[in-house]
Amino acid sequence: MFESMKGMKRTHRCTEVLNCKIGEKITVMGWVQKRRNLGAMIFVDLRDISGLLQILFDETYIGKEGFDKAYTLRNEYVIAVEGTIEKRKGAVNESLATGELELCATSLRILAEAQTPPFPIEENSQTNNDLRLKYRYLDLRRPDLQRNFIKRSEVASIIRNFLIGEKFLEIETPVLCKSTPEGARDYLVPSRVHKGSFYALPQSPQLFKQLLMCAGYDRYFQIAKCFRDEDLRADRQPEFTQLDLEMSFVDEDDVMDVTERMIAEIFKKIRGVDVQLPLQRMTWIEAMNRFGSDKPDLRFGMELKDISDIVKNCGFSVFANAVASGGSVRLINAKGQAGMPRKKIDALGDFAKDYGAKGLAYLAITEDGGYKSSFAKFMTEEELSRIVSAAEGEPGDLLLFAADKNKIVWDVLGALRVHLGDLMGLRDPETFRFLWITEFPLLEWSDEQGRYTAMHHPFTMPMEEDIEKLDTDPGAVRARAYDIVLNGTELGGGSVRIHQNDIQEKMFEVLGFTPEKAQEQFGFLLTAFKYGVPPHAGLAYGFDRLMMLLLGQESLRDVIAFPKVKDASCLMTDAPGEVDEKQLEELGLSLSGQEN
RNA sequence: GGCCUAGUGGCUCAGUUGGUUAGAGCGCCGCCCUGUCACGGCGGAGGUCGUGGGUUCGAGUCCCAUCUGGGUCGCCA
Repeated sequence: MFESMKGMKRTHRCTEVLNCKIGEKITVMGWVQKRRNLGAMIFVDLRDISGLLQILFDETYIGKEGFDKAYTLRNEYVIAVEGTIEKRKGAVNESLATGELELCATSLRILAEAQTPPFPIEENSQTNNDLRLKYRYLDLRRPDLQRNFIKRSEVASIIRNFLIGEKFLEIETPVLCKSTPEGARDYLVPSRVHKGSFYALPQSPQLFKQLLMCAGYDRYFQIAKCFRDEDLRADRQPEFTQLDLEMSFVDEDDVMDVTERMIAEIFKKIRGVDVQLPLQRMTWIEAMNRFGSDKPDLRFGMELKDISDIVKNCGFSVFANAVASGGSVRLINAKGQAGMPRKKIDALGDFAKDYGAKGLAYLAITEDGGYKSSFAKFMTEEELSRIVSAAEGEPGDLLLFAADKNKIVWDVLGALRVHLGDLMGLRDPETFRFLWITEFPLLEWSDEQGRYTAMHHPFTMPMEEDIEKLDTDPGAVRARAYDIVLNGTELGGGSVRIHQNDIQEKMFEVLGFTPEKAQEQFGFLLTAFKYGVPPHAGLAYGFDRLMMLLLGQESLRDVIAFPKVKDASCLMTDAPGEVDEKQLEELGLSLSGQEN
């Protein structure tokens, strides 16, 4: 049965009745959340995006025909109800915003019947991910998800108002772009007109926003869809949204200043959190040395200590050799964890191996001040006491050591530190600790490619005092790049861009581009820069990640309306799918059969 | 591509060293019920134990393969 809503007009959302006078005649429309049939009375909880309102169906007021219709209502039926707002005659429902009121129905229309949903439409769903994603439109009816998307829209609105107030312009850039080999894998789109040629979906609007600077639009922003054909994580989707911005005639301080004020406003308005400005800054090398990570979680200590000097000549060859071959030995102190059972320490060792460690040495300081350790027998008393003192170790502490190349030591202890932070309950979800990481290395050696690659991207300005090292020691050149980090997650990153052609050409040279190759890939940018380009700098925030952290969610799926699953497919639409021969023919494509 | 983990009525789960007819709560269907809101009472339907092999007198349980989620390493300028 489908009744027309003709002649009826919704006057209120469910929770808007709080503004109504008792006895006021109104009309609401929504979904049946729950019906409670008491025989001669039927209660229905009606749900819309605003919340719940109890409807009373009583034959005295709605008549026999209407009451019989109410009798047939089932969960998720879509109904329109006209009636009068009344104070409840029974008990007040404290857990409902509208708990003191109810709508006494005088008229009911069933706008749509509904099958029983395959899982309960309720908060804190316990239902499996795959089922919820297959029926995402039902999952999205749940109030907790609806709140997330209401907040997401609010944040987008705050961002737009803030940036427009700062004289930014919102400008859209293309989705059909040119593929560039640097960086992540591109999603490719075949061209029908140019058979054998492909567009690429943008990994970010990077080049276009730089060209907008060149064109004189001196403050740009965009809430932009970006695409990267890489494997997924809880905090990584192949299709995601960036808040992208770029500014002319500025340096890094200007970019950090304007965006951190924006972040502070968002956290104040959405969470009521006062973010202290300016945000803390830390150089990359300090972050690595103290936290083993370029995105440190500052909500807890457990900092890394370098004990290379103490152990470089010790009798434990693992430590001595690591130092001798140019690496280091560092430790973290897990306070009060000396009693950790051997099995758990072994599990930490396995965890460390995932990050490239060959093993994980440990030293537990027992309550009587003795040591329980995997390596103490190879060390002198003096070496041990210097290590403990470097670690600020006290009875009851557990020291964990990594010895290897610096990169591995950092990775292992950095990951272990966060892991222990979780196990020890040190990562308080109500605390927000921001910081900027600055002075990143410009380049990173890639064993796989046998050349340097850009750590950020090839348009990042080197620090002036390091430019001469581009020829002599490229790995030591620092970049005018900056990341903003919140509670151990990278929220965004940006840089001052190269706007001088000679530096840009040098950069391409270091990256192993021939002048011809650079011209072919980025010629339009290099040419544009010959026509008068202002100094410029910018930044991009991961908008989805920002929402995830802001709302305390554990997965991007909770803040993206129609997310992809692990293999980048969509369980609801079954995308990606095969296409028919005719489509392929038009594109000049043929499939070479199944590969393995 | 590697590793870890989960899959049992519609949903969430239990299921012992392999042993009768695989259970529970919720939901669903029917009847009853005038103040419920986790409504209540009575009755009922509903399961190829993800799939395919194998071991066994006998498999939800053991073995192999595979599919589908989730997490993670690699990867992500």
